[in-house]
Amino acid sequence: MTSTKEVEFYNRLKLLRTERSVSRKELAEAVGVHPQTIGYIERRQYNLSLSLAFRLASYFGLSLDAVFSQRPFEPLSNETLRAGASQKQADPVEL
Amino acid sequence: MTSTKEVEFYNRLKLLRTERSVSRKELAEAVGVHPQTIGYIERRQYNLSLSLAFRLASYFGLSLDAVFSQRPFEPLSNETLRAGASQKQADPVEL
DNA sequence: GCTTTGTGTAGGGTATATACTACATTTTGT
DNA sequence: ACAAAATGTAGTATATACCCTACACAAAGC
Repeated sequence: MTSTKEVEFYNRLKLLRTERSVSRKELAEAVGVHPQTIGYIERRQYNLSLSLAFRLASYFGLSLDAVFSQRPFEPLSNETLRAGASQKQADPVEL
Repeated sequence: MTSTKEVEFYNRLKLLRTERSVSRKELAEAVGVHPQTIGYIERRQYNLSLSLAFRLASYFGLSLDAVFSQRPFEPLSNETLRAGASQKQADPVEL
């Protein structure tokens, strides 16, 4: 069974960082990885571990699904400013 | 920066499989991994990749957060049968 | 009883997530 | 314009996700 059925996915890391003015270095330290690792994730969309995904989402106080998605994200403004947009806040878990 | 700040998390795989009467072998084939890998995930809660997490969630037609969580899951009955429980169905993405 | 199917455990192999260093380039602040 | 900070790229190294085989045990069906 050598079928490598990988799946592409997208993330909002860069957007979230920009929005909150947090550098890769800061984010990396907060979640306990190397700054380059954040860069890789943002640029190459590489296949990070679920544990790291959780730490990243938690850092921003968001659910996994709010940060990672199999389909490209719409601009945030589209979603947040739309009437009745569902709030997807996760319980803030301390790292 | 050798800090390995791993995070524990839980999943509903075994429950979901049991509920839908799907064996590890079936699930494994559907998401393109070795059956043992499913076993490892269910038992040892080991740190699978986000890509695999997506494939597993998609298989069950659920969001990531419906299948994986940093805090232990309540029994499903508690949540589904509660009044006004928010539906967390994800868009079914074909694998 | 036997056989099948699901599961748990163990050991060895390969690919890749992540670490780390170093340097070039871009952006930001003064 | 200069300095500092933030990025991108490249290369090597290590840990571990995941593969695969094999065997033991339990439950279910014949």
